[in-house]
Amino acid sequence: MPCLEMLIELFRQNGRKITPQRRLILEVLTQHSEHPTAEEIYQQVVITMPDVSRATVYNTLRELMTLGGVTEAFESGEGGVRYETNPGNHHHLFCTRCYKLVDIHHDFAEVALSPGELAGYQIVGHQVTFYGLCPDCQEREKDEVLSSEM
Amino acid sequence: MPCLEMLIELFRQNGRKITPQRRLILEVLTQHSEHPTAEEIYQQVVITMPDVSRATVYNTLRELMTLGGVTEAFESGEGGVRYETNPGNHHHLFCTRCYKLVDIHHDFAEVALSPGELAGYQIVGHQVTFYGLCPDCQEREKDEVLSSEM
DNA sequence: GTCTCTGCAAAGTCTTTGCAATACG
DNA sequence: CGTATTGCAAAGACTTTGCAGAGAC
Repeated sequence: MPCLEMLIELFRQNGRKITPQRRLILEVLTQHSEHPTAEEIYQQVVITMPDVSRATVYNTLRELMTLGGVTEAFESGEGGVRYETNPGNHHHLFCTRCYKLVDIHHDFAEVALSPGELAGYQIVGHQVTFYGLCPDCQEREKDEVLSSEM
Repeated sequence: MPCLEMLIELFRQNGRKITPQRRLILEVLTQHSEHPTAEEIYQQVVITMPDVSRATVYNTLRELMTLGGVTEAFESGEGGVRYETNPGNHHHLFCTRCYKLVDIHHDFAEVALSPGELAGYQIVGHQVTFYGLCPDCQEREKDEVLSSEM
């Protein structure tokens, strides 16, 4: 659903121009299955278009944010803000050790607040994040326990 | 629950020393009802102890993180990472416009994933974040609509 | 042709580090 | 007393800005 055409349309409809740089940035963003940082997007972009500057990447991401095409996801750990398209109905599995962030597609329709708890907020969505150790980090923890016991 | 004594105990038990600076930083952190940024903690700290440096605040927060006494909450918007004590059972109400973050105390015990969805993760907790407009920002939006209609 | 966008480099934020002096336990 | 911690200033990481020239529509 976060297809390239939709994002391009979004730019067009808001009077923004579609430059090759922007198109490429959007492509990288939509094809990236993880949640890239600005720097990662930049690195990906310069492979095919070496003269693109970081400023352009940052500018484009910021434009996209104000247009609602991406959101900043979870920045915890290192490396700067991570971006994600399709802020729609999906949730996260977050490794507290290596900071990997994985999408879950599951409908938590039952999650809702009572009017009293809303404190007057007008809710537009919600997201559930599960914290834990990813399989790789579970292994690493085991190894550490073993070596510390020696 | 995130009382000062617990955090101090946490430092002690890990062989850390309790300096007046640290004590003050921990006090500010536990008494702060919102989710302060490092800078906000610093500003609060220098009121009573003007010679404390930012480095000390950052160092202490980092120590606390590795000891598990605080977590980085949601950084979305501006101003840097926000910290929070009691990462326990509570959830968030997040204003997408002014980035205010409010705690909700509600037990979403029904939120769980099937083994297949876990992808091998060992879950230790979960957090639900509701997105929307806080009452103040709803007002601001209304005002904008009115003025743009003229 | 107009007006936005780009690329560069410089500036701005936020955070970390190196090191000598200090002070906790 | 020994060792962790402090404060300072400088460095580092991430992001934004200013401006002249280029390019989309």
